[in-house]
Amino acid sequence: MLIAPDIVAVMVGVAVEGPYSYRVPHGMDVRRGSIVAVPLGPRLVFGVVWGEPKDQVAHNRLRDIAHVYDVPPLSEELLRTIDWVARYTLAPPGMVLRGVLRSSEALDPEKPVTAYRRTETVPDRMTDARARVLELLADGQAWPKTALVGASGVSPSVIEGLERSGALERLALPAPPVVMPPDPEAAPAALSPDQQGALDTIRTLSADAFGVALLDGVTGSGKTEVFFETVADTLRAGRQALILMPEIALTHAFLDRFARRFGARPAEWHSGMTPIQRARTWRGVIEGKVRAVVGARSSLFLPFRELGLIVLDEEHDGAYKQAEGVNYHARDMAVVRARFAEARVVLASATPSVESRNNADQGRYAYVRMASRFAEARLPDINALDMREDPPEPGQWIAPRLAREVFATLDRGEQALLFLNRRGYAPLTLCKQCGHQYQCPDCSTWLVEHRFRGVLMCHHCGHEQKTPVNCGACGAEKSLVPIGPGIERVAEEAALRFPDARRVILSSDMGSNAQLRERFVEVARGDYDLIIGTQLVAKGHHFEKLTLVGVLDADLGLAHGDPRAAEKTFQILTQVTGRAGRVGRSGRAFLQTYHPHHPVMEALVKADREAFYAHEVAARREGGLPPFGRLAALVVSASEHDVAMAHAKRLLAQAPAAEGLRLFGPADAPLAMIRGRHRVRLLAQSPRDFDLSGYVRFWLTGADRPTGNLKVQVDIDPQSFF
DNA sequence: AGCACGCCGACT
DNA sequence: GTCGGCGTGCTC
Repeated sequence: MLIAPDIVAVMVGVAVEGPYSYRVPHGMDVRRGSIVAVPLGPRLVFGVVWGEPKDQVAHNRLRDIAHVYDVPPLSEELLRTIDWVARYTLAPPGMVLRGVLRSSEALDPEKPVTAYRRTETVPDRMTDARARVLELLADGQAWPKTALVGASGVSPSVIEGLERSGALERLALPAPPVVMPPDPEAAPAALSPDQQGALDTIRTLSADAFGVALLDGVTGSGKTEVFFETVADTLRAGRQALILMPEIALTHAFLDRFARRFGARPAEWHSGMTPIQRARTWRGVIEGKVRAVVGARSSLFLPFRELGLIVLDEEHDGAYKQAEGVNYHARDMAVVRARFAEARVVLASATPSVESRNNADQGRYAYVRMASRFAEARLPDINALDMREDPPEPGQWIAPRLAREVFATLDRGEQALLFLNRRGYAPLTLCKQCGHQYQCPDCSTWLVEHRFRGVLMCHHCGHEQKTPVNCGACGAEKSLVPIGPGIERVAEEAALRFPDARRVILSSDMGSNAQLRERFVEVARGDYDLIIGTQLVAKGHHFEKLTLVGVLDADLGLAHGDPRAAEKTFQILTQVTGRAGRVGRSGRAFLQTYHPHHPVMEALVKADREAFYAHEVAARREGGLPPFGRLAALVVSASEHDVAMAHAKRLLAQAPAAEGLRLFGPADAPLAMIRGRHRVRLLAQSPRDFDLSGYVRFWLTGADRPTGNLKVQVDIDPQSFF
């Protein structure tokens, strides 16, 4: 007689090598993908049935699955994605699984909503409060308790009193859906010929097969309408759609836009959600009730059951790379998941990554280039200001030429933006008596002065101390001087030089998200003349009156030996200079730089993006850097520098030889110490067609295991070299 | 990841 | 004398 296997492999949400075997008790029904609770050591952990056990486990060690959760099993496509991501990033599969099953509340059935309805019974006693409640319920409809309390203004005890008297009956209503289903026909946009052409190209990708399109268009070219129509196609085909955005770009304005197009808000997924919202959304997604999600990076691991489309807006954005725990890049993993799900991917950006551009150029991705919709909106006129020829006064940061441009702009009644991608007042505090530099006690970084808050703080570990009055090293009085500018210092200079302008600082540490949102609304309304901002202002906000952008330190970001430094600088400068002159008004931008002939600056000044790509592609090809080669970083850390270095050297000596593989290091990581741990880095570089993850796994399996407080972290495809 | 077990320092 | 620090090993 054929019986169901009574032993199955279960992937537990724990950092172990692979699935463990568990017995399936009689009468329990599980299959691949079922979400279960299993005993592990002294506790109960969640897990997912992975399939048939691969190895034999002694019967006396086997334990029973404790419980099967009443949710649909994870899709085959997601299980394969988890396996793939684990293999690729060298993370334990259980840790990748944790990214899928993040809220345990989601696994328990949702609590019904308590509601009340009028009965025939008349209450023995009548009060004003009781009368108000009964009046609301006069139509015989059932009201959820919270709604009833809110509408009547009575306390819950009044309602409970009515229930006891028999005038109201209590009902349990099923919880309402998280969001109403989006309607693909609600309000289709009238597309311009350019947009229609873009949509047509995307539609050449079969809707029920894997395919990637790169949607390359400047801000204002109408990319959003195009991918909304692709979302509509997906919904019509009965599949679920995911729109990924960098957390910072996930704004109310975007969600409202979605709601206008589809007649309902999308489900959201980001760090600001409460555990209950999270659980409800997760459940809605796995049950197939939620048809469209707009979310940050981690929403890639939501348990869709019929995923048909992944859109990545701002696909070039560095925020898509997860740097802690499982090191994955959401763009690359989105393509992987879409391949397993036989879904489409739309990558959208005004400044595509070199990786995606190359994939498009090679014909691996469909490529759509969109120009501006607004004939009159021209690209800003960008100029480089050579800081060697026209430097600011000592102690100032705004070059004379830029200051004149700001005056002229303000005189015309237009808005100007001064951009510096550095928070705080000054990046370094120095004692001019003894030369002491304020450093983080736990990191090899300078403490950044935040004058607004009166502290010196480390931007890497969060350490902070009150800004001292006297030097902490020699005790000299009033000897501390700030060195270099941060955004607060630029604001101070602007206050002195443009006292009549209505000024505003936009920086992530100048207030809560709600306050910042309010500031953005005020700027858009024209309440301010001069905006002084960090990175924050570069991201997709429309300021109609803004016609001048001054970048105070265009070279910031080019300095360190990061393989993507040029690309990232080009992207941020393109974005921020693109803020100038959106509709009708021609804008101007000035880049303060010490390297006016750097390829990044020249490409921006000549508005020749293709020249930049060509230069960057050539340089990457030459250096065997991504996407023409692969990189993996091994960061060895320990509380003693020598211990970390010695282990890194040992690892290097134990690295197997391989054709085409090159190893670099060990060298101190650019941030040689973070949170009290010294960090030494090894770098492996290989050709594109080399299994670098497999190589590193093999290497570490055969090498000395780290002992004591030594730690080895692997980062496949490192984005930055910190 | 957790959790227990086990071996060395300071102190209710 | 113990309490507790973390380093090590194990979990079907």
